[in-house]
Amino acid sequence: MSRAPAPDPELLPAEIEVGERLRELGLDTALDLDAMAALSNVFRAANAARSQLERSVLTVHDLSFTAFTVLWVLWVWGEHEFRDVAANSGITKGTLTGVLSTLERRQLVERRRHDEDRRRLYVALTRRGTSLMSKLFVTFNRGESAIAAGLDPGERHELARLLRKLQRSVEGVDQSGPGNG
Amino acid sequence: MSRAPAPDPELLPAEIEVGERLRELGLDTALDLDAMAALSNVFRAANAARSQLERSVLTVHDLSFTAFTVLWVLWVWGEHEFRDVAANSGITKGTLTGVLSTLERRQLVERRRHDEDRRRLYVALTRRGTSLMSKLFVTFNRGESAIAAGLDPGERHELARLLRKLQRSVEGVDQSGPGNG
DNA sequence: TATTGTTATACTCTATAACTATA
DNA sequence: TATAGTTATAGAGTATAACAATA
Repeated sequence: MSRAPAPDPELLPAEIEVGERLRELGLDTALDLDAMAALSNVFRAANAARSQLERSVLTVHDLSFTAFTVLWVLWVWGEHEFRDVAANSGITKGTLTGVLSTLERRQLVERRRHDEDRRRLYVALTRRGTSLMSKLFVTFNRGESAIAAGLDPGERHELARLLRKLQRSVEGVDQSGPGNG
Repeated sequence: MSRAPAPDPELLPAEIEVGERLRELGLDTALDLDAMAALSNVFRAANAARSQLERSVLTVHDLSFTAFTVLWVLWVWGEHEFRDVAANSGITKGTLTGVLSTLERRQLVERRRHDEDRRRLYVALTRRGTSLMSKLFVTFNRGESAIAAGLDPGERHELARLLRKLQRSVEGVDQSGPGNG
């Protein structure tokens, strides 16, 4: 007789319940459970970490995660073209226009027209924005450090490596699937 | 003489540039770079995967990622209390009210009052919602499978394991940091 | 008094596409 | 014609708080 195997003690409670339910539905063999486990944990971990950083670091400065990302990009890369800032921040140009308006009102960033091609725009931190980020960058990283504290250095490297591999894999999906295999 | 070390070829282009910039700023020793690498890749991977799944699977059904998550929860766990659905979906009760209204209008879910405690609410898939999810669950998993295709089974397990560990670590942050260490 | 879900307010972020001003 | 950024539109998610119904 085949009994249900004891669930992996590493699994989160929600995952154990999902596994039992899918077995009841007879779907546990029809699905790619490894992919489901990997992806669902990517989403859960990202939500948890993001919420934690918003609460512990960003809310006191009245910054959204996206607004902070834009400031982060400008601080690390320095003055950059509008389109590059949007791309590096992972947002569309329409969203960036709105975010910049908010940040410019608070005098944290400034826009500057390209001298030769007057369609183009440069974006940079103001002195005030630079000053804020000099402190906030470190504070934010301390938050990241606290979150990652449960993983030893080797595990952090491995986690980052696997996530990079996943990102490279996502890039190739449009060509090869799903539904085309 | 100390030269800058050659960047890890595994790193994404953006990470290499960040590393160079932080070295210029003299911050590469003041920061927890391993934590930064791990967390920034969690966020990037989650965004990439989520966007890909929205485009390839959810948009055609006119479902947001959050709405799909709610349907997913109801399909896996069956009829549940409002508050549990919100918690399992990772959204606030205010948001769930709105999502349910949309899904109820499309006759995919239904609300039912608790018999004894009439403040409470049960939420369940309709027959139509169940029918939709029977197909969509598999389609969505095929999308996950395509995304995870770049990782072998061992890597997927290890990725999921490390992300669970990260989530458990996040839960303990409020007590132990940041800024308290 | 406390709790459950709803409603109201106000804001951020999103995608899409029309628009302007340049080139 | 094509490109860069802005604006318009509509929708989804957020926090916060007031609210009605119920306990």
